[in-house]
Amino acid sequence: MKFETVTIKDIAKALGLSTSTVSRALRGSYEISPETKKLVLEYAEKINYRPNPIALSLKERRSRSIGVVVTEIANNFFSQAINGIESIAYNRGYHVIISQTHESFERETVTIQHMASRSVDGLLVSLSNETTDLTQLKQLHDKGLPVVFFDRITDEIVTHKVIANNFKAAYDSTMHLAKQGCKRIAHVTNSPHLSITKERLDGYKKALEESNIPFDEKLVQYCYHGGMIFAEIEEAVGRLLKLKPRPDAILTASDRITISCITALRKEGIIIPNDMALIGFSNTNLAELINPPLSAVRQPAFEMGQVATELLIQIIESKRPITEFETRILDTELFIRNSSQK
Amino acid sequence: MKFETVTIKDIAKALGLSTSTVSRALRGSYEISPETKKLVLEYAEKINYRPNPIALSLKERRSRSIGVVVTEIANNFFSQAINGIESIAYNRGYHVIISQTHESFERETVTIQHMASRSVDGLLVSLSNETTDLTQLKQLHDKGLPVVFFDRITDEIVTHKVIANNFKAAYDSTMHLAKQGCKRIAHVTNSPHLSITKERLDGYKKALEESNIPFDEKLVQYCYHGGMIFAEIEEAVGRLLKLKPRPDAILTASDRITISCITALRKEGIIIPNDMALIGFSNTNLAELINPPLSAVRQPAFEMGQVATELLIQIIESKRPITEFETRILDTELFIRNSSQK
DNA sequence: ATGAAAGCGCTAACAT
DNA sequence: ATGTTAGCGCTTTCAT
Repeated sequence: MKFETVTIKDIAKALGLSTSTVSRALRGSYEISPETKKLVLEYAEKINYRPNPIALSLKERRSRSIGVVVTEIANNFFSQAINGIESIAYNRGYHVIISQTHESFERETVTIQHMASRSVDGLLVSLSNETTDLTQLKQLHDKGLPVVFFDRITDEIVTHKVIANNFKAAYDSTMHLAKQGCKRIAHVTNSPHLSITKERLDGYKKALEESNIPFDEKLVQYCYHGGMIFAEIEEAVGRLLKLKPRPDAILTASDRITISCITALRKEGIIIPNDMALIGFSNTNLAELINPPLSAVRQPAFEMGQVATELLIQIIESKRPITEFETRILDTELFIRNSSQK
Repeated sequence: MKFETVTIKDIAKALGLSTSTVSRALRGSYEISPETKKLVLEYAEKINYRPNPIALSLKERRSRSIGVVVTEIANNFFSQAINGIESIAYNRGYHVIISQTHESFERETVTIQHMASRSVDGLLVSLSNETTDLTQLKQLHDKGLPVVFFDRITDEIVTHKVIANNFKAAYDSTMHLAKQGCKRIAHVTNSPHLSITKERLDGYKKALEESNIPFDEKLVQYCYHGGMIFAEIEEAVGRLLKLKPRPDAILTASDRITISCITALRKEGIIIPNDMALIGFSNTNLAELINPPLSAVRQPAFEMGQVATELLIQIIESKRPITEFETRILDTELFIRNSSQK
């Protein structure tokens, strides 16, 4: 089964011209006579000619496509970020190729390799929960592949980065809980090597300190699979509930973690917010409909995607190597609803 | 900024061989001596050679990628379907390129054109809410571009199709509502030209008939933007609430419509399920957490994606044109929760 | 067992 | 203003 196709050659043959003349006419070159141009354009239109992007890529040594590496698209934060990425990319004439790691380092490695072998002009990366080894990305970046990190970034590669103000988000949320009178505020979060984990943990600690609440290591539960496995969250919640005194609030660090925590708490018969106040990082549009309505930190996912894409295209299209890089920090929004109201 | 790269030529030069020998050695051709093979393979490994997929595509006149056209990825049904698509595609060595229509016919046209211009080997399509004109797709299909439809299909193109059993899903849901004693069951659904709309409407009507409830045109509200615009749903709900007698139940036809309906009903102070029972087509994993827990029809999105991809790859890889096509119908699941319990 | 050459579709330097 | 040619990276006949 093959797909018939019209090439420049066909046009040239039909019109008794050379392929280069046709090519030039098609791109409106000034050295082609108006009559020839008209002839070619009309014939091309008539037979519905479309340039072959693959041949173009080979020639120009660029594909006008950018690769996006995220955990999963079935996730409010990432799907919104991808919408932001697309909104910019398509306007600038770039295709977007999405691939998912499902929080697996191995899948991340394979997919990056695949994309990098010259099929993309640049990469937009949000690291997986498992990733600690950045050798591969570092090598590709050193070889000249433009890379921009967003959300889950790394110190090991010097390039543009885009993040939410996780420190402030965690700080504000924790402060809110403290002001509600919570004394034992737990934090269920991603794996400790993720940048967002550190940023949020720091904000959380700062708020505790300012509220004169001692930091307790046991109140922080790390989830190495980022909530991809429900049992992981269930166990984390189980450990928290066994503590004496038991925590009276939880700050959860991602959509999946938030939802799983609520589910786990319900299974244990814990009432939110009475037994346990809760604020979650979540970009769901169902926060209002949940019982009780979910207090949530909403990240500017769409804007993060947009900014990251602009920065990436800037690198891709720059004539000379870029040496000055920036880390953009975008503000989050805290929506207080019933789940955190004691 | 360009990306340095290693080609077969580099290997050939370094080893004093011809490019064809290197090419053959790399692909393990039997006509190359074991020593040469070893030499080439080791050197290739050492300098981290990766074949250029673009050059390959040009040569083989195929890209080993398939295009997916959906409404949006920030949608439980579609993101799950895409996971199914990927799970098959990657195993079979295909890239997946995703693009969104956001329910716009124009965006659908542009994106299909882009993908079709030989950058994809086949298309997996779920039509937009606005689409009535299938000329473009028909032309591409006639020219030999393999296309498989899923979920939102069309009669106008003869090919493989994969759908959920929408008739049965709507029938069962409506029957359940009728058995709860509901007498005035409304249906808020997508635009009338969508295949899923017709299938669901038929199931709904059949159930009414069997329950001896007269069909009332005014109880069916069509949403031409499929819920992409909240006001559309709000107005539909408003019209329903003005009817006398007022409906006592609603069957909603998609994730967005369901969520928006619940939101609109709340704004009007309507209590679910007491004032209004509700069952929604939805693949959200938050159904349990919503207040009240949402009775939902869950579509086998992941499996639908898998089946559609298998069928597409079958067409792509078939030596001879396929003439026998099938429409696979997959069963849905109905989860009864509180929102439909009178 | 290895190499030379052509060709996939397109563009651009270099003729004319 | 138009044509000829080479080349992007790779595979594959056709020689040798």
